[in-house]
Amino acid sequence: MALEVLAETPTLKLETLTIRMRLGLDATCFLTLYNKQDVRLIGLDDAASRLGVERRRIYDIVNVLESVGVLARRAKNQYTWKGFSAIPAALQELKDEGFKENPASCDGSNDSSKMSDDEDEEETFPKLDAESQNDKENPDSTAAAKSIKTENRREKSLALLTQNFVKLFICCNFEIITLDEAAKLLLGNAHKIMRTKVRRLYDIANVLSSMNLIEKTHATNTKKPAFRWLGFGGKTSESADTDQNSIIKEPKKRMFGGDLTNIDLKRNKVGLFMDGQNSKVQNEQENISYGAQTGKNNLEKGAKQTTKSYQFGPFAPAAYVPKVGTSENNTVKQVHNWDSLSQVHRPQYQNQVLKDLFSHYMQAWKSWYSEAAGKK
DNA sequence: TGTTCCCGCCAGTTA
DNA sequence: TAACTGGCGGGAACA
Repeated sequence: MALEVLAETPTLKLETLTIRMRLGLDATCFLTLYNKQDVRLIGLDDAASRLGVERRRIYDIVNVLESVGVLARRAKNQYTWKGFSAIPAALQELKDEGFKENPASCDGSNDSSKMSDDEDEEETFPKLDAESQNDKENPDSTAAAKSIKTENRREKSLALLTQNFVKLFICCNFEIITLDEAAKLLLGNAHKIMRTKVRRLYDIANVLSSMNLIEKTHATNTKKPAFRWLGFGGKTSESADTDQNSIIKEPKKRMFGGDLTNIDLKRNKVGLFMDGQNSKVQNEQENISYGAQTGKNNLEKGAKQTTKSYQFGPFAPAAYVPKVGTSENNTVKQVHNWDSLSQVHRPQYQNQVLKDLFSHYMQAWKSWYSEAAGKK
């Protein structure tokens, strides 16, 4: 399970647990929650309430997961969990489908920049936005128009966009692609469509990232943000995990301090963090911040924290890293300090999965720390 | 100024 | 007809 995976990686910094992209985090939590042997059916309401997220966001996640075979729609409001083991078959299916649609395939194995600015470039897959074309057909027929509208809607769906995005990697051998390149290839160059679809591609990429199917990187030439295909059981540059569970990845962070999931800062509805207690310990630790500072008055401040003020999780600052040669007594004391620190700074997640993640992580870190200190 | 993506409106679909 | 579904784009946060 993902919790154990996290527990086995105590060197993971706390910020990776607390600062990240919301949708990616939601997807991670979703996968963590349901990636269990006894899970067969998933209710959307259940998922939304257990994750403490809006139903709307669950739709985004399940659409992407369904596209790569992890879920299958069973009925209204209900999905069947197929699990990560279904991914290879789904990818193979997409690959076959891709080659069937476009037998000539395409070659993205080279530098993706070669097509980045070419306005006349033909799209690799048929444009998803068929509206303009379809609108010209049978304008008088209501039934036809309705069916065309339905078809348009389907064609614009997040699920189909996900599949075509994945096809760019598995059929076209793109190793790295920027989202605007992907949008151009999939949707053509119309500016308005591009803008909208790139937003959707961000959503998709966040979910795929959280599954470790892709990872965020930079285009080699332009240094623009891009995504690299890792594939099923793919390895990030940082991780060598082979366990299937490791496919649940900590999404990369969006770098602003206060935007924690389920935590009410500006936009969110749920209230949060700490109540200003234990000010003594806090004063000692005032240079350690992850998201919010103590007290109601500081909430806004916390919300406005920048990546500059957001420096460390509670694990990093040198002042609190034990010096080599520290006595065992001190070590125990340190662990206790960490313990109290973790209590003081413990984020007040509404989301049960996050609470569990945090607890497991803290537990793992403490035992790792004791063990490591004991060896010295 | 560009990038990233949260958020929720609202139209289409389904039961 | 109510509830579900999800496309879409405004705009905030950040680089």
